[in-house]
Amino acid sequence: MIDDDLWSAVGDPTRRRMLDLLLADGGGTATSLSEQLPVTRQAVAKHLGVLDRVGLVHVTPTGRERRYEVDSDQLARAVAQLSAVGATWDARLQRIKRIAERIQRGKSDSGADHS
Amino acid sequence: MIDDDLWSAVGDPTRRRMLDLLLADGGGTATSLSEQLPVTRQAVAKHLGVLDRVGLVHVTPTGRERRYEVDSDQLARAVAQLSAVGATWDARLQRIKRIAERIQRGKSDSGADHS
DNA sequence: TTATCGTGCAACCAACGGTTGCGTTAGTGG
DNA sequence: CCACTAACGCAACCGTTGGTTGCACGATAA
Repeated sequence: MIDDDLWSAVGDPTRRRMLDLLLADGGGTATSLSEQLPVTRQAVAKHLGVLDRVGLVHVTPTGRERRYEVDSDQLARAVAQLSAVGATWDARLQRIKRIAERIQRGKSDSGADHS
Repeated sequence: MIDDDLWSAVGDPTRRRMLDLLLADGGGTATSLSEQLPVTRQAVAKHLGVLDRVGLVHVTPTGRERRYEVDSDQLARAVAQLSAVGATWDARLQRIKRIAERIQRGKSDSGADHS
């Protein structure tokens, strides 16, 4: 149901920043990204490898540069998963809230469905 | 702007599963959770420590048990942050899509603002 | 009191994010 | 053509973290 690979790819704060930068600048290289981040080029390169492996970016080698760009479709998919998890938890929180209110009113509601 | 502690707490797949279970069962102990997860009690205990540290759960020691429950407010805050990041990326993706369409129509739009 | 259940603490291991150092390749200029 | 520089990849190393096993300790049940 949940693609843990996508999640953990997006779970790292540095990788989120990288996606932000790639989106803002319309692409970039390991070197260009490392200049805007508090980590070395090598660290950025490893992260780009991770992002590439899960399809969130794709690379175009041109001369001595390797330009990376965000894959819009895949990122949209990741966003959808974030929203999905958020929606699930939101729903459960609201259900719990309703039950709590019902109990407050003295109606103990022992037969609630759960799952 | 983004609370990285909350993010990374929720970023771990096992911790997400734990939150799911705690929400579904209305609370639980390290032992009860470990029975429904593919990890040992000690691993669960460590995760509960992390979740407790960022305020996503709170504990009630009763006898020889330590019962954990989800903190609804804090989880709601985490959900809000997920949505916020999702919304940001969504907006950028749509902006890029619009620009791409504009270029397709031959209107090169070199003066678009970015950031 | 003795046995058992739930915890906590400590040591250890593998994976990961990060760094430094070095070798390689593609452009650039004398 | 040859030297130099820029961007890159690879490898070794370190600290943190998710996970395990083993053990000792307090609370309950027999």
